[in-house]
Amino acid sequence: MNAPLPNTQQGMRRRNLSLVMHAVAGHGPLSRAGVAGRIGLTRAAVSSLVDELIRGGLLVELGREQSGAVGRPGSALSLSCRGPVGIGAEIGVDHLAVCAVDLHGKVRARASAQADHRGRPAEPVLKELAELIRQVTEAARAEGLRPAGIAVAVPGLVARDTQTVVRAPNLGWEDIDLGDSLPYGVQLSVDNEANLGALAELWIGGDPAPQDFVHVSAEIGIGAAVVVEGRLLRGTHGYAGELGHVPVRPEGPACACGGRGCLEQYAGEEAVLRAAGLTATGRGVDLLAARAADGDRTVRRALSTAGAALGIALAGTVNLLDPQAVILGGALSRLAPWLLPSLERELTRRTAEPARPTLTVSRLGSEGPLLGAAHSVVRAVLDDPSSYAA
Amino acid sequence: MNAPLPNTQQGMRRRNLSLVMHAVAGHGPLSRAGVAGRIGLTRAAVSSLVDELIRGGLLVELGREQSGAVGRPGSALSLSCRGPVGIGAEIGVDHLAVCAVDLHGKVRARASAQADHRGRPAEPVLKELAELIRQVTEAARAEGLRPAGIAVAVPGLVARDTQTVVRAPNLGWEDIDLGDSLPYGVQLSVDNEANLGALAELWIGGDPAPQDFVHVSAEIGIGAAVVVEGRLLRGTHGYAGELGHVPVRPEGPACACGGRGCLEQYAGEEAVLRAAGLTATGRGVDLLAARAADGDRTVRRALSTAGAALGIALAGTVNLLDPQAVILGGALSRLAPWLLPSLERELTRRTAEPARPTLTVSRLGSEGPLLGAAHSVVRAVLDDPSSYAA
DNA sequence: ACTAATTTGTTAACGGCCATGACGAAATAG
DNA sequence: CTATTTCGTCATGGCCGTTAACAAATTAGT
Repeated sequence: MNAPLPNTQQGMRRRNLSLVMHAVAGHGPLSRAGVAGRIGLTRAAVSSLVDELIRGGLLVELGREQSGAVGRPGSALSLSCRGPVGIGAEIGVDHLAVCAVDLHGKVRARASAQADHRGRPAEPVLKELAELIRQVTEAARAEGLRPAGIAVAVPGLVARDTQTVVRAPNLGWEDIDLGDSLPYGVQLSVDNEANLGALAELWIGGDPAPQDFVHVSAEIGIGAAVVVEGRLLRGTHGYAGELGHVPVRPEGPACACGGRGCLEQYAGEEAVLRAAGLTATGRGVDLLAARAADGDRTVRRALSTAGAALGIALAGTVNLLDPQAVILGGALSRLAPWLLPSLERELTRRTAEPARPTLTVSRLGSEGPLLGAAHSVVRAVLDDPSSYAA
Repeated sequence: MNAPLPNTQQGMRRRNLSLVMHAVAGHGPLSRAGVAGRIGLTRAAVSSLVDELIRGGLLVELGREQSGAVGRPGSALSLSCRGPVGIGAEIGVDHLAVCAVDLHGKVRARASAQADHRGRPAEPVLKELAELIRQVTEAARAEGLRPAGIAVAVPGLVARDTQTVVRAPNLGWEDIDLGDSLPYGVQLSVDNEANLGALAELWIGGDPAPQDFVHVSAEIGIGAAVVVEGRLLRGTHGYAGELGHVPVRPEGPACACGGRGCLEQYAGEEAVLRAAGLTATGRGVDLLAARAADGDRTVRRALSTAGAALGIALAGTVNLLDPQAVILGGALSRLAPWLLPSLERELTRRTAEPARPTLTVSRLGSEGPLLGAAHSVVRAVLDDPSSYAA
């Protein structure tokens, strides 16, 4: 959660402030005594920490708890709904979206715009995004909220710990530094949309949210984000999660990556459209979902084949990682009804019973990356509250 | 490294003691000032920590450093070679082995015994192991060393954080609690041999040791241990690493697991022996290595086929995890010369260049699990030295 | 050979932070 | 209305890293 703080008393203090924030965030309104019991400190110590957090505008006191239990009731503490907000932004191939999420995880403001960004240069797109961010920031400020940071989800590869988009094939971007074009007074972070979608699943996906899962999405190619012990696995070079190029049939059709029979050759958008005998004008997913819903047999068969291929690739993944859950997110969640039967059949056949994960469809759907971006800022506040005190 | 210590002053102290130990362990003899600079504390604080560790018999002062640099020379600190030792033990299908490793990582005593344990009941085997442990413990004590714990590597599944072997198919054991039969006065831990082999690779495998890698071994089936950011990925149920049942050809031969075309059907010992036209009397690996070294074409072809299948399965793994390295360990390291060419060909073809891991053969070979077991105890000492002070 | 400069390790005063224990406050149980 | 329980606060104390000063031990320069 927050390892790299120095092992000094100040570092300890900061970690403890973070523990209090996480306790209150994760377990509803809580009294000082409740927090103390949960994080293993004394009431006196927690009182001091809470005072500091209240002064910093991060916690608020709601008033007496009425629990009905014997003894003096505690004073309920809650995250401030007037404190910092995380600004999340998403650059999609056909839209822009921005939202503001408060410490409770509630969306407090949002704005979006439709436009086809395929092949458009980055500059005007980023100018438009900056305008949306300005609007949302204004709206948030009008409600007494303080933007604590901006996180941007992009459909492409982002160099680790930078603000640079190395390559976004669907946008046609290469080496674009978003820090140059979005120069705000707050922290700016940039990450891949599939990663942020998976993190959204981790943070706000379910109840209880799984801590070890594989999140499959298909926006650009087929990506799988792997979360282990509540941490996103990014890979040495940041390329982890390339499920699309896992071999399904070693002698299958040649793939652009140089291999043969990669998953993308069976379950990629292009391959599925071809198998369905369709050519997409706009978003292929929309077309496939519409036709499948209409009962088109060829389309349904194509989706079933894709689901089987996904199941084979995921069977390998599950055997290797033994995750708690497999979650279909992003565009796949819309096609889930027709993918799932064959997917589940293959997955079940090829995995041993005790290690079989639950197979679910994301509740967040296409909202995942945007919410994940905003929440990543909120998490940063919870992880180191002293840096974000008023 | 050591997260679960409480965030109190005592917890901070313990973490700092651990930081000092790790600094000295990882970066040779070091002065107090050197340690201070490395871990970010002041010289005064480090002095106090070092005093405590010296009093506890964990560190020793070697005398003046002669670096040639200007200024007063520091006093070189080193891990004690008379302090605690980790006792590692290994239960193999055809042997038992025990060793003692000191804080420097040096093997200070060892003992082993050959015997076929297939289908033999657990009790006599454990009795014999206990005798070997007694011998090694004696020998260590004779050198002024204190056993700090015993770790046992077993060829089977071990329930998380217990001393119970759930299932060891090659031994024919089920639900054996080693704590019942090895009742020593020190901490006893039990883990799977493939896991410990991978951890050995992490701790003493290379220079620098990779922090993100996949370690493939083939003692029981084909297992892959995944290490991410220096931590072993065990999986939700402890079943992670079942590389043997990753699908290679979805319509391939049926596998005992219920799937088809699993890697084991191509690269498992049984499958390779069959393809080579051999029947093993003793250890199949020995036979294969001998024949291949003799130049037997059929055997070499069988190994080449197995290597290709391994390459396909590993290509999926690499695409998913983007590890820094892939390491062939255990029995595979002996067959590496004949597996590698085809393995590397498939792996290279099916992975993108920037994410391509280095492919290496374990230096530790079949010693990995035993050394890993002993080192796991040593690591425990480094991670929380105050618990092991004299 | 002698001085200046540099670095090490120790010491004492200081300050931050959590634990301890006592206390008043606010509820329930009888 | 009293006893009991729990909550939040306060004063005290102890632990621990920091700061700053100092003696010790070496090299660099003249």
